Amino acid sequence: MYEPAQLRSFLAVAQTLSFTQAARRLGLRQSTVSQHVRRLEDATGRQLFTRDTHAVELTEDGEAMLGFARRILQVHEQATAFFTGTRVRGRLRFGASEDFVLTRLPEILEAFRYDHPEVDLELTVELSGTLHEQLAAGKLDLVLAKRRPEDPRGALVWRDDLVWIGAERLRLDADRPVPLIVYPPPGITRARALQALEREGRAWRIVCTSGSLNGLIAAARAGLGVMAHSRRLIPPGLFRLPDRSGLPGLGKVDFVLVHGRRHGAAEDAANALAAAVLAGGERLGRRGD
Amino acid sequence: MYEPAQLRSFLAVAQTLSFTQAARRLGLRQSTVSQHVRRLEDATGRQLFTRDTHAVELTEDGEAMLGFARRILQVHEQATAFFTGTRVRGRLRFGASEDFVLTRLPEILEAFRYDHPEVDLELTVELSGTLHEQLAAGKLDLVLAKRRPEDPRGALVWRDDLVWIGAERLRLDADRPVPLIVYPPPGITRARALQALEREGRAWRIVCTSGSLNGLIAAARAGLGVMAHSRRLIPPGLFRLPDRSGLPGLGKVDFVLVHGRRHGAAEDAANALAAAVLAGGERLGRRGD
DNA sequence: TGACTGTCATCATGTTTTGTGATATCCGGC
DNA sequence: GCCGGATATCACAAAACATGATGACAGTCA
Repeated sequence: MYEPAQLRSFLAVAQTLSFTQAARRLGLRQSTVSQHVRRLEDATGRQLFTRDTHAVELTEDGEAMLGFARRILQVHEQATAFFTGTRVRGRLRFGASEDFVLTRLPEILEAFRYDHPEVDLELTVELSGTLHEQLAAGKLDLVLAKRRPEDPRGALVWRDDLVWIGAERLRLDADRPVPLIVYPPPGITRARALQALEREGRAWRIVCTSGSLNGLIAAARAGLGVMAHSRRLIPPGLFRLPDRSGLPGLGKVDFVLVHGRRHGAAEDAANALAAAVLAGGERLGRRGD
Repeated sequence: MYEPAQLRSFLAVAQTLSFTQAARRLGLRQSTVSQHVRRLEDATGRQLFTRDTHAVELTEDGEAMLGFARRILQVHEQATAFFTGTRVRGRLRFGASEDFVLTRLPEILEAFRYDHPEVDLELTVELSGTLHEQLAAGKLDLVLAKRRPEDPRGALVWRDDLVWIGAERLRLDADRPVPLIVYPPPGITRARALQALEREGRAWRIVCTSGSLNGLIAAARAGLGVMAHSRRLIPPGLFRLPDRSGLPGLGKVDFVLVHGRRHGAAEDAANALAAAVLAGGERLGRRGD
């Protein structure tokens, strides 16, 4: 018997990889979330997360549960949409960063279109920084993007380690500037990478910039250099650089969902989509294999 | 927030059209089931059943909820199967009456095969009476069929009114014997129909017998006569006879799930399939339109 | 018509479950 | 070795739950 509240907590933890953050997002306390997960673990008889106080990771059973939880909560979403019957309509200008678009977002959007056929959805794919700017300028209603360091707003959807990745046989020479593959400004990952290098006084040069993730990936696959990327979103054909490569740590990235200034029709639609994203969750691509 | 316990109760009521029977099947009390349904109705803000103490019927919203509930509980089933990981295997001889086979059973069986690929499922489709006999003879492990009046065993899966149906333009002459379309013995519906007519001293003659439901349907569509059938299972092209046609009432039919003598491997498989049938529920065909 | 039976809704109640806050425990980094 | 940030545990108060008793109501049978 899997209580939906427990599944919600579980899903949020799986997404944020943090009991504390999950609790914050759900409006619960950390101890509650902890209990929810434990209940599920008791009910299944399996451990769902490995967690040694400083790192939370899904187990294989956890991955399976993720699928079940998502399916159940998705139906809950649909049922709610159906019964509240808020005939959501209007135009919704939604901005998403490319990292997400590549993976689970299509599914979520498809389900959303099915549940709310009367919403005209306009999707903008851009750099996270650009999306935030457009949101501020009132050109978007809802944005799913990396969190800007200085901007605490938004519901945490996904937290991940930012790591260095590159082609399999890539070797770095410690004496030479680090060859970087980055988004153009105002890329948030770009800024993080440069900051990290400069803090260590490490020299760098940019070997590729592209506004398109596929452009960056192509460059990285070709072995032109390294790029900073979410650990759980590593595209096929690229690999995390070993720690001994001597590059500085990059910390974490948060993907957040931010609402624009509310205005009438778009607000309901934005709420509905936000709920779908938060509930439907994101598988977000396979592990870097 | 739809609690699974409430959904289970709701589903059981939708299947049995009875709060009392649902409670019995679930091992709960009637008042509990009543509360469960009311909670759901509160949560959705819609009435899910029309019920005037002597008739329970799904509303349109109830039909919708039925879909949601089934999907959620189905995933629960799958999750349970996955985590208990009881690697169910072995041979399972399952008998089902044709009424069901035509409708939702394929879906349930498909899901079952997916969840328990190592079970060799042998399906027997026969008259309910024959299935009961074969079960008693140890030739079947699990049977889904109409309940025999004298046999109280089995979990109630589906309760329905038995009604007279026939072709659209069928007219009956009150002076002449009722033209009957029936299964051969030991058909349970057959017995019920004959009993009802004889109790009223009404003359009848058999115009068609067939061991196959499709045979009966064909005869009925051709306007050869009337047949007794579950009200909610009326096949397309056939219609319930109006009360003023003067035929006697037929009462209710119960479809039950009965286990055979338990023996080893088949027992786990039978339990799993029984759970799937009870949880996955049956849509059981559209209304007779 | 009037008692009867079977059904569902309601209510008070005792019990269980839930969410919480405080606290213990653990790990990594400084 | 200590501190900061993270999860687990525990006791408790509040909420939710299942229950049995009771009431209302509709058909049934006499």
